[in-house]
Amino acid sequence: MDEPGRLLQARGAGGLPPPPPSEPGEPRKRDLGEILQQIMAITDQSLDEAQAKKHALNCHRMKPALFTVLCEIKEKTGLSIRSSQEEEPVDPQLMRLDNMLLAEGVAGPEKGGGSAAAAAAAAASGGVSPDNSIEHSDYRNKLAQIRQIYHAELEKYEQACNEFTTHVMNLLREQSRTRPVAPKEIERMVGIIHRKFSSIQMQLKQSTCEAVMILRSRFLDARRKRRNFSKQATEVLNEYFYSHLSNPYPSEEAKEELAKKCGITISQVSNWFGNKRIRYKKNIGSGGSFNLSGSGDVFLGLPGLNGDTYPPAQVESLRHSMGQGPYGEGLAAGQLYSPRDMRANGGWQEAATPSSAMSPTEGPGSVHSDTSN
DNA sequence: TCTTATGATTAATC
DNA sequence: GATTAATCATAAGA
Repeated sequence: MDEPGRLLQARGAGGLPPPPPSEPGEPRKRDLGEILQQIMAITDQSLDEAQAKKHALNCHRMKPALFTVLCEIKEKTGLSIRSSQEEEPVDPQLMRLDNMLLAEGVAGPEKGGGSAAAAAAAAASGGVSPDNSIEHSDYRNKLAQIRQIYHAELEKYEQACNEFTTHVMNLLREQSRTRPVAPKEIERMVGIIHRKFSSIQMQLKQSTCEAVMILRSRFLDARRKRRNFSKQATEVLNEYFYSHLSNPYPSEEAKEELAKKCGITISQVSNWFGNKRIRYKKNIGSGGSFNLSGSGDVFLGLPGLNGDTYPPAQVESLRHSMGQGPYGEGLAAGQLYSPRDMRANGGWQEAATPSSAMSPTEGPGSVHSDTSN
């Protein structure tokens, strides 16, 4: 081990005699062997000694050739295997996160993302509340905050990644003076660093997605709060209900039409009719709130045109609307709803229901669609 | 604060 | 899948 070292030292650090003309064969092999020995020996020496040898080695005429050979060997062995493993497909999880962030308007260009998402959320929940613009702006603001934090963090990560990459590259370049470092190795190192940072980025994306989901669910929960329909919407629904009292089951088309008119969803229309039917029936059944305050009404107990008895509720509605409004006519001409029948069989269809009737308590334009339980 | 009205949800039924 | 009936949760009014 010492011998080659001494040989090199004998030639002098920096003061090497002109190298013998490079010949193929034995002398060259010996030369390479010597250099290798010296490199190995450096680890066993003190820093000062090593430093001196390093310099000597750096100036050795064979160094570039040796490094090239060593780089080639390195590439052919470990690196080639590793590099083939490194070509991983794009992580589907990362893709999902990216897509979600894009869809939510957190990543990508700012396109009023918050409002778009808020609008989508509103559409999904189906509610048209009077203060939804406030909720939208609230959602927008929160989303903008998330977006801001996300981008700031992302920028920080990218900056740190770049700094670290540059640092490592410089280090490797520096090291390449004393050990064989192939460009591919540097590339691989950069790749490793980028992967490490992208895994951190993935965490950032994940937590951003979570934040958006929480915000979204909160927003939707808030929207799920009961909001009374607008006066006009209730009017439209009541109008339909009382004008189809004999069969208050709107078809899909009718529901669609009503939903459009009222600015609510079809399922809200269904809900409304479900509630309306049951509550109307209940109240008719109990008679309670529909009872006329003034007894001895001329209509009370009168047989209907179809032979049914006018219920107090119907009488009340008659009082309100006979001869006026869109349904007065129908009421006057048509049959009247019989609560007795409904009580008897509990079903709407089976009950002798009129084709047209008024609200028991109020006109079709009434804001209050039904009465309390 | 209490009561009532009303939109939504849920389980059962058809 | 639509509807009923019961119930919940909350807005609105007294």
